[in-house]
Amino acid sequence: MSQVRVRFAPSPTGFFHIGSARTALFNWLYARHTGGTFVLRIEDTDKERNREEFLNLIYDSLTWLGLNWDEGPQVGGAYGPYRQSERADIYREYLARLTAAGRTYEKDGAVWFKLLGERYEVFDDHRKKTVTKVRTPPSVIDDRIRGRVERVEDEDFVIFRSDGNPVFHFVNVVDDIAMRITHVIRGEDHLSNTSKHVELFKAFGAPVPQFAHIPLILKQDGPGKMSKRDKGALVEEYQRRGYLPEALVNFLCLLGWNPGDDREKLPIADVVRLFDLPGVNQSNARFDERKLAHMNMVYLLEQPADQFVALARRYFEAQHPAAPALRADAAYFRAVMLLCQPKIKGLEELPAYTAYLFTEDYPVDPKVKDKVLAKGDPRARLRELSDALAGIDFASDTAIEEGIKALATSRGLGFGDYQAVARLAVSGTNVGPSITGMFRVLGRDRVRQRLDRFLAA
RNA sequence: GUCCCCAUCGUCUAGCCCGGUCCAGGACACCACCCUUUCACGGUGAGAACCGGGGUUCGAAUCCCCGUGGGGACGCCA
Repeated sequence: MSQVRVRFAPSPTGFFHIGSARTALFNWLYARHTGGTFVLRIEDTDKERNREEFLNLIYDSLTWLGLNWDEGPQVGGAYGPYRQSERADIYREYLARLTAAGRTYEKDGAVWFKLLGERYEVFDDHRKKTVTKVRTPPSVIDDRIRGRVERVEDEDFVIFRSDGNPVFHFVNVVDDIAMRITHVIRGEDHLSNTSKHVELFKAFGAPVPQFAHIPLILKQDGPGKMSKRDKGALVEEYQRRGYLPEALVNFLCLLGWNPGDDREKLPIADVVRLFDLPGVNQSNARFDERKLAHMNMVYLLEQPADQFVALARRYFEAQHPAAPALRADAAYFRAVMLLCQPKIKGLEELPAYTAYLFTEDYPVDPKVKDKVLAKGDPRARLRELSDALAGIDFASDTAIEEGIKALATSRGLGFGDYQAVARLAVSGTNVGPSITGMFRVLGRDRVRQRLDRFLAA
């Protein structure tokens, strides 16, 4: 087989969303699986709607996801330029070829592509007007995911607008020819465009690439496919919320594809090895943010310590630059983050989860307070604990645990009888990491100060 | 309206191509219990699906047809 060349061809007219990310991912996977080339091409022929910031967002998002391109903007390549706005000469040249072959005509100032066949008029119910149709044989699409699909393309269509700019169908096909694209992997919403494209390939006398139409991602709730405006649809949202790109990519891989067994969390190298077009599902998939969140937690849990601390710091710096955590001593920051790593489901929980570890001015949850103080004689226990702490070894969690247990036993109580009230006093809440770890990190003096201050209040 | 695609637990899916091993497996979510120092994690368990109808066949989740449902397209957007 000749070298595989695939392309991802986004248009910078809006935020980069999950559906685009998955299309890019599947193209990238196929290129990597086959040892082929992944081309990034920017389809910016609609001058009205293109915005430079969206272009940068495409680069940033792809890079963040780890989907590096072999040819395209920023990296170059033998078939550039890779922005359609810079390829006007090429389009004019291809148009001349079509015109020379008698396959175009002008109408209303636009250039139309002429289908071959007998013409007839018919009233179109949907568009409420009479249109000219052409009797043509069906275009056959040999889709690598869907099998053989036939579709009749029976109307001429515009390839150059009256403003002189080419339209999507034309530039898409011309660039696929010019860039030697062998496999067109794109969303199923393009399946009905494919007959237009096939007719154009044939009119150019160019080989028709293999098509692979991947299923669509449906919005989480309500009907229809996911669009940029839907909840959880934007890639940058997950980036902002501190999701790990590996987790998002892993999750996206599983939307419409699977390794053929029960594995869900799998390294991208394994996916690259196993991925193939016939293995892609044919039915649309609904996006489930909760499963994505779970996948993210799994990845977060197994981050090596150094890595996790670095991720946490970067998250704070990007999203909470004013957080007291960032002003803390680096070793202390590290100790706190590692204490909380096994407890959180996502980095975005970190600021709230660790807040009281970075300030003495933390709020006390009144509901928790009422609940905890209602049991036994909590104040007496805090007093006892504070006193006992003076003589307890703070070197390790187990040492602290032994100390508190010894105290509890001497009073005929359990560890829990001290834990709840101590947690309330030290953190202001009833949620958090292990109390012994919390004590160890805070240190004897700060813990005792907090206990005493709580008692005084 | 026309054309195209699709159809297994609430969700993502395995099984379907090469019919029997499936009273349908896994994961997320949910519920219960266990673990436990709170909250999580984890463990165990429960409930939960082959869209309907016709065929073909000794036998169909698996093959065929028709319905129905879902999705997409029908722009001088991409």
